Amino acid sequence: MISQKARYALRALIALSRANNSMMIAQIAEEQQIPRKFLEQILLDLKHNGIVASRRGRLGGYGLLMPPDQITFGRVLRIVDGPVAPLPCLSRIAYRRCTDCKTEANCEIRRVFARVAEAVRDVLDRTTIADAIGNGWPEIAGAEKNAEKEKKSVPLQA
Amino acid sequence: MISQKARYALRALIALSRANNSMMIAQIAEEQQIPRKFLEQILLDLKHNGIVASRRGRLGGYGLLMPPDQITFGRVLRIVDGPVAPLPCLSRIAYRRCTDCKTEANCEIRRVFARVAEAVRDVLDRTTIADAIGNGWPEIAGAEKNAEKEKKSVPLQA
DNA sequence: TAAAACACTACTTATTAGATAGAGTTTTGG
DNA sequence: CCAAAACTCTATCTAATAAGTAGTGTTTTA
Repeated sequence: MISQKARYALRALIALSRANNSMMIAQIAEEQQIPRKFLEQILLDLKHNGIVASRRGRLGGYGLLMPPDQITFGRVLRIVDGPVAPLPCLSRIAYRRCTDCKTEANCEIRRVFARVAEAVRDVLDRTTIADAIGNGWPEIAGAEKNAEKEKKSVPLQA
Repeated sequence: MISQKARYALRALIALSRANNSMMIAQIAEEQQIPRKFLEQILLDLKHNGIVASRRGRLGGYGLLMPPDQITFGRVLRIVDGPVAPLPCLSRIAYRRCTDCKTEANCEIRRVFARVAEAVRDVLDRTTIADAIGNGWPEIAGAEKNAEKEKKSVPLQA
């Protein structure tokens, strides 16, 4: 099971992608029904990991640091939940040998779960936020809408 | 990540399959380096779920209730760890609606993880203990060895 | 009939999930 | 220039879960 936190993170990123503009924490929190202070931490974490950028002060807010079709589910999950692998000894970002199994190469359990891990990565590392919402970025059809919003948009800071 | 408990369960079942005979808890615990009292609980749980059978008293022990090629990883994991699905709303054994998402049918996150769930089940529900150890049961080649052991073997109780 | 083995239930302890709280730092409208 | 608005950071809290321990009860058989 993925954590609630990871789901919040994904929902926030989807919201930001749809908005096609920066949004304030409070705005995302209300729209997505996410506890505001919890969302703050999540966004901060995503910022520290180069997914989003922010701006402080009165016209502050968060925005994507890259187009939605470059943000994979796998990357977000690894930031928020840690390893995606079903066993520590199969993790790429946090490999840890299993203390008990003698020789990793012929561990029956590892062999089976290696196939699970591969299947999971096959989906998570190939599916982006853009795939999830069903379009790329920037929205080509929304050119006029974008132009209108650009007046109000302010540069964000990584 | 799957739990340590699930790994112990799988290892115990692999040991029982290899032994091709009933084993005492203490025997499995020592061989597999599993805390004995913890293993007791696990085996009891597997017994309550029809995977293994036991016999009490002096010549007691545990044995498989079905051939290893009929015990899938998925079944064991669901008994020991609960749902295999990445989201409650994708679980077959413990479905729970996500409180927050309005309409399940067009939840972007659910759509993506449905593909993950399918991929995971594809491996876990098709892979058996026999697959993991690389042979079926009973061992056709071990006919004489089996006959020898049959003298000592005692019927187990489901 | 007592020792050996499983059966059951309750407890413990450490970690994690899911928040909440609050003080600090930037930014900007007036 | 300053106060309100918004992000930043760190600490704390509570409930649940993971992983294991403990102890008493029940069954079997040498």
